[in-house]
Parts: sequence; structure tokens; C-alpha cells
Amino acid sequence: MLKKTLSRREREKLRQRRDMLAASLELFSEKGYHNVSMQEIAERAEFALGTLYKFFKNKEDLYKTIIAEQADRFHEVLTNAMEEGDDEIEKLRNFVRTKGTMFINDVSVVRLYFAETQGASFNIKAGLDKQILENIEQDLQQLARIFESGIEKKRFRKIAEPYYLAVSLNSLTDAFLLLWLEAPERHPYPENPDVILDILCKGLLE
Amino acid sequence: MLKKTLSRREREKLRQRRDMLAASLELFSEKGYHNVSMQEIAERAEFALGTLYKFFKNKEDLYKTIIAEQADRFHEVLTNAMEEGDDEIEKLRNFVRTKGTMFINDVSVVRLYFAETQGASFNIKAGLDKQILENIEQDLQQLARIFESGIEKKRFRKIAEPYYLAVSLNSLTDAFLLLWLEAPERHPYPENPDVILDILCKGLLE
Amino acid sequence: MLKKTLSRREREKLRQRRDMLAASLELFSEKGYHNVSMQEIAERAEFALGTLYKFFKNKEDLYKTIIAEQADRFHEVLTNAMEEGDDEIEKLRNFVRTKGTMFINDVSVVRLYFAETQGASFNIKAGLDKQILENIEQDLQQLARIFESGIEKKRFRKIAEPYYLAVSLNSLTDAFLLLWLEAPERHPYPENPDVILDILCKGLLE
Amino acid sequence: MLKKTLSRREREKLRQRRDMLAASLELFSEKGYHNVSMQEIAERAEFALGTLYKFFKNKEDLYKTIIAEQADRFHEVLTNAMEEGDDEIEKLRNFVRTKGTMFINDVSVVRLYFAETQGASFNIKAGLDKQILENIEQDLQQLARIFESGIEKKRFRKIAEPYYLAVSLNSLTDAFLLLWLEAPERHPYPENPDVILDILCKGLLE
DNA sequence: GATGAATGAGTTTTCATTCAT
DNA sequence: GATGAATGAAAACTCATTCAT
Repeated sequence: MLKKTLSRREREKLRQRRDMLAASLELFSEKGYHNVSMQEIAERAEFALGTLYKFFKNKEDLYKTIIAEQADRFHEVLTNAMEEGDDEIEKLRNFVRTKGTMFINDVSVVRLYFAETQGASFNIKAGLDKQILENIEQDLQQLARIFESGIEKKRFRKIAEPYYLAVSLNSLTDAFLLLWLEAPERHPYPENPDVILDILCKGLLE
Repeated sequence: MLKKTLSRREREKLRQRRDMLAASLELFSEKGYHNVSMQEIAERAEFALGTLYKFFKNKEDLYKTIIAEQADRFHEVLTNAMEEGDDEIEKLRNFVRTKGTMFINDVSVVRLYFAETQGASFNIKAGLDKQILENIEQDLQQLARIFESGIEKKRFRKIAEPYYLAVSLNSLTDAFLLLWLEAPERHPYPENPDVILDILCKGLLE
Repeated sequence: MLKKTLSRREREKLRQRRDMLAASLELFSEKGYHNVSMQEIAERAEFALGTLYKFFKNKEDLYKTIIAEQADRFHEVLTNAMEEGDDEIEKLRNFVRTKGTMFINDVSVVRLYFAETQGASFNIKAGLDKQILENIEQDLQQLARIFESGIEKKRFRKIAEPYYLAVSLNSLTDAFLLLWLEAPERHPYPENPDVILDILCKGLLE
Repeated sequence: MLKKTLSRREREKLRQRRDMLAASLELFSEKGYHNVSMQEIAERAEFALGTLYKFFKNKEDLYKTIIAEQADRFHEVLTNAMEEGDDEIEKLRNFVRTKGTMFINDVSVVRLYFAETQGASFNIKAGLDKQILENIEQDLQQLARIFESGIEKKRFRKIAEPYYLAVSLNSLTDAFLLLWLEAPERHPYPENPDVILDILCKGLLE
């Protein structure tokens, strides 16, 4: 879809939609799905309540749209990050670094990300969309293939199945992000991705 | 307090309380705090609505009681597990094994555990009690001391600060528990704790 | 009813009943009918909830019993007061003095008295009993007869119908009692009944 | 604020508010605060429950608004009445006449007035607003000044302190209003204010 | 097309009353 | 006969959603 083909009207609509989603994201992230009212969202976004319903058919739809859009953006950036880099280690470094950067620049999203991926999504009526779960799965698969490739090239020892290695690295980055979220000063997300990677790479035992 | 000293009345009360907490735990775990009504809980527990309020002063109190009781049980068992074992590796094995066993025997709790610890607790008005956060922190500290001791004894390489190693191992077990929760058949929680521990211990790089 | 004919059991019952009524009177007077629960009354009276219901068939019955008993006591004392005294003025003095003394000794009752007689009784489902209204009416009639007699004997000028004079004197004492209730220090109920009576007797105009 | 400056929307809002207050006044007056539900008020006013809550933040707010508005109106009218008239007697006549007229035209208000001023306000959680008590006190003070002025000019005998004379006259009008309220046919509120005033003015004793 | 007032179902909570022990 | 635990009807209040303007 070329931008040039969008009429002023259409561009305006997109801008409104973006504003609504931004306001909702903030509020949901601050207070949680059930502690935010549609009225509140409308006010924060500076639109009328009815206008909100012109864009999203109900509260759940609005919420899911946010999650879906963020997940897509997230997915795209991560996919690209994992493709860049000359060797496997470099790709893993890119994964760790990019995931950190992305989240730290967008605190609101982190909270929702954890709420959703770590099993609290049952707080909202319906679980995550198939689409989103697939995104996440794809990221893990892509990460797994990096590990697999490393193992094939004898660069990595096969200390676990590639998929589990992917899950592990993902959970390590999550853990560091949570620490940062709770106490940004005391537990900054490491600038050097090796701090996290080494936990996986170096082997604890002498 | 010896059971024998409890009157029939008192024992009956305890049983009722337990039934109520059990019903609530199930429902909160299935549907989330905000999607469960007190009426629903009363029905599931087979008590009248008013009786529920005789035992818990309001919905939040009921919820927090569940979380607190489970967190205490959890904390106690884990603390003990980490104390047993002759050397550091054995203690870590006990941690991984016990955490798995405990959760797998009580699926309802896992869901709430993740909802609460992974940042979704903001879905309920008040966050986690100080007490519970302290429990969790204590577990991590205890785990960290095991790593520290291993490093001092030159059994472990210091691939990261002990506290971060503790956080890492904890997040790895969480990740495997989540996998199991999503697809118990495909991703059983490993009976042999080394499957998880090795990810930390063996070192990926050749 | 001779006291001697009452068995110990019966005397005990009467004492319990009195205790219950006393506790209820206190509470109703402090907080108003709707802001007092039967549970609360039972606790204050140090009886079990069920026992309360053995004595009074429901909350309204309990309330009405209090009102009726106090009204009876009130009526009896006032009737006697108005009978004593050698002339009309003395009888009126006795009325004013006795009404004051009685209320001031029993603050709880005053509040209920005003709540009931001044038209707030509609706050409770049913209005005042016929019996009580009749009591009040009788008092007014008796007072009216005193005025009437005074007029016949040419001691009083007929500045209004005797009944309205009765109502007037009654309302004057009520007004002074209300003042005292609001600010006992600033507006003590006059020890000398003439302070009130004079307002009626002396005539404002020169 | 000129009516012309109100938009149709605003006028509509005012009308709705008035309708709600009118329905509430009726119901509270008929049955008392605690025997009226918000649902009932909504039905009587022919609005949805939620609409009621758009206008008044809760039941107590609704009640207090009624009381406050009526008290203000009452206060204003009485103040003016007491200012008109050439001499003291005329001012007192105006007070007695106006108070009667106002109440007789608005029976619902009388009931609430008595419920509130005669000490039953403790039936509702919060007592009367400071503002309202001040209104009442101001009226009494103004009345007292009239008596004082009359005494200074030697038109009145000082049969009691001016403030107590004010309280007395006020209580006399209240008494006649209560009589009328109970039996309008038998005890009409006197058209000629002297019927009430004479009780104070003429002096009972020969 | 935008608006936001109006709606009412659904939720939490209280408390008078009953009745098994 | 006393007890007080259990009951559930009823009340206050919220908020997602609709629809007339």
C-alpha cells in the first residue's frame, strides 16, 4: 500500500487510529485491562466514546489489536535482527541486544508482553490470537535454527535440543528484562549482550 | 496446635475455609480474577454467598489469601529442597526437581503463579503483598548463595554474578514449566533435572 | 402483677428482656434504626442473635417495643405530674419541670422521642402505633383541660383554644429540650419552669 | 445567568435534573431515606439507573442535594419575608404567614424538614451540612433581632431573651404545621398569623 | 460521520431472619 | 432453651455498548 495513494481523509483516519491505540496501550499497561474503562481511553485519546467504537468493535477488539500490532512490530524487528550477523554467535548477540533495545524504548509494551506471554492473558476473556502465538513460535523456531546451525557446524555443543536452547535464551532475556522493569537503576539491562549469552555459552562447571 | 485440640466445630470451619479457597483457586486460575464473580465462587464451593463473606471480608481479601497461602507453601517447600543435598549441584538439582513436582501436582497454582510473578498482578487493584515479594526474593537469595558457595569452592566458574545465576536458573525452570503447561504431552517437564541444569552448566561453546 | 408470683425463671427472663431493650435503645438512639444491625444489638446486650429473636419477633417489633415502653413510662409520669399541684399554674409548672427532668435523665430517649414525634417515624416502615399516638393525645387533652379550667376560673385569658394552648406549651418545652440536646452547656434546660411558662403567660406586648 | 444563554442541551439537562430531584423528594418524603432504592427513584423519574448516577454521584449526594436546595429556597424566602413590614409585629406576621404558605404548598418538603431539623437526621449517615445549620441559625438570629429591636423600642416586654423568643415563635409555627400535616381538615394552618402570634403576645395571665 | 447521553445487566456487599445442633 | 452459622434477597453502584442528534 503506497502512501501516495492515501487520500487526506484516509491519512487522517490512520492518525486517529494510531492515537487511540497509543492511549489504550498506555492505560492498559498502567492499570491492566479490567481497570481501564472505555470512557477513560476516549478521554486520554481525546476522542468521543462513539468514535472509539467506530474504529474498534468492542473493548476486547481494541485490546487484541494493540497486542497484535505490537507483536507484529516485535516479530518483524526480531526476525531481521536474527538474520543479520556473520556467524551464529553474532546472530544470537543481535537477538539479545535488539530485544532489549526494543523493550527498553517502550516500557508500556513490556508490561503487556509479560502479562500476555507469561500466562496472565486468561485475565482477558479470550486468549491470544493464533496469529500472535504463531509469531512467537516462528521467532523461537528461527532462534532454534541458529542453534541448530551452530551445532551442525560444530561451533556449539549440543547441550540440549535446539528448540529448548531457543526457549532458554528467550527466557534468559525475559528474566533480565523483568529485573530491569522492577528496578531499572539496580538491574540495568546489559549493554553488552554477552553478559546474558555467556550464561548459556560458558558452562558453569569447571 | 495439635489437631486433637480442635473441636469438631473448629475442624468443620477449617474444612469449609479450605473448600472455599479450593473453589476460588480453581476459578481464578481458569478465568482470571475479574472474570469470576463471588456468586460463581459460592456456587462452586457449594456455600451461600453470605457464608463466603463470613470467611473473607471481600473479593480481594479472598484472592490475596489464596496467593499468600500458596506462596507460603511454595516458599517453604523450596527452601527445604535447597537445603538438602550434599553439594551445590545436588542442591540445584533439588531446586529444579522440587519446583517442577510441586507445580505439576497443582496446575491451578502455576497459572496464578505466572500471572502474579510475571507482572500481570497489576490486573488486580493492589499488587503483591510485601510478604510474598520477600518470599520470592529470599528464594533467589538462597539460590544465589548456592552458586556463590560453588564459585568459592572453585566448583563453579563465575560466568555471572551469583544473583544473576539464580535469576537465570529460576527463569529456565519457569520456561520449561510454561512449555509443559501449554503442551504437557509434547513438552513434559524433564524428570531428570540435569536436562535443565546442563543448559547452565555445560557451556554451549566448544 | 405481684412480684412474688414470678418464678426465678420468669424474673430472669424479665431481666434479659430489659437488658436487650436497654442495649437497643442505646444503639438506636446513637445511630438510628437503619444503621444498627441485629447482630450489633445482640453483641451489645451480650446475648446470642437467636435469643433476641426469642424475645422479639423481628427488628421492627423490637424497635416498636422500645418506643411503646418509653412512651408508656413517659405518659404515666406526665399524667401524674399534671394531676399534682393546687392550681392550674402549678400543674403547668409540674408539666414543664417533669418533662425536662425525665428527658435530661435519659438522653437516649429524647433522640428517639424527637425522631418519632416530629415526623421522622416514616423512616421506619410503619408509623407510630395507635396506642402511642393516643397516649400523646391524652397528654395534650389533659393539658388542654388545665388551660380550660384556668380560663373558666378566669385565671387565664382565652388567647387561644385550650387545645392549641396545650400544643403550644408542649412545643415550647420541646424547643428548649432540643436546644439543650444540641448544646447542653450553652442552653441548659431551665431549672425554673417559669422561664418557659412565662413565654406563654406574660404577653409580649406592652 | 440568563436563560437565553442556555443551549437546548443545557436546558434539557436542567429539566432532567429537576425531574430527578422531584421524584426523589417525593419518595424520600413518603417513605424515608432508607426505604427508597435508587432503582425506585429511577423508575419514578422515568430514567435509567445509570442516568441517575450521571447526575448524582451516589444516593447520599442525591439526598443532600435535595435538602440543600430546599433549605436554600426556604432560607431565602424567609429572610425576605422578615425584612418586609413596617414594624416588628408586621415582620413577625410575615414570618409566620410565609413559613406556613411555603410549607403548605409543598407538603413533601415539610416532612423532610421535620425529619432533618428535629433530630432524626442521624438516620442518615452524615448529619446536616454545616451550610444548612447555618441557614437555620441565621433565620433564628434574624428573628431574634426583630424581637430585640421591639424590646429596645419598648414595643415588646422582655419576657425572655430575644434568641429564646425566636426559638419559641419558630417552635410554635412548627407545632401548628405538624398539626396541619396530621389532620389538614381539622387543624388548618391559620390564615391569620395573629392566631399564632397572639399566643406569644397576649399573655395568658389576667 | 462524530458525538456523548442514556441504558440496564451484572457485580460486590450487607444484614434480617431461620433452624440445626 | 440457647446458640450463632448459614442463608439469599435486596441494595448500591459501574461500565461496555448503543443510537438519536
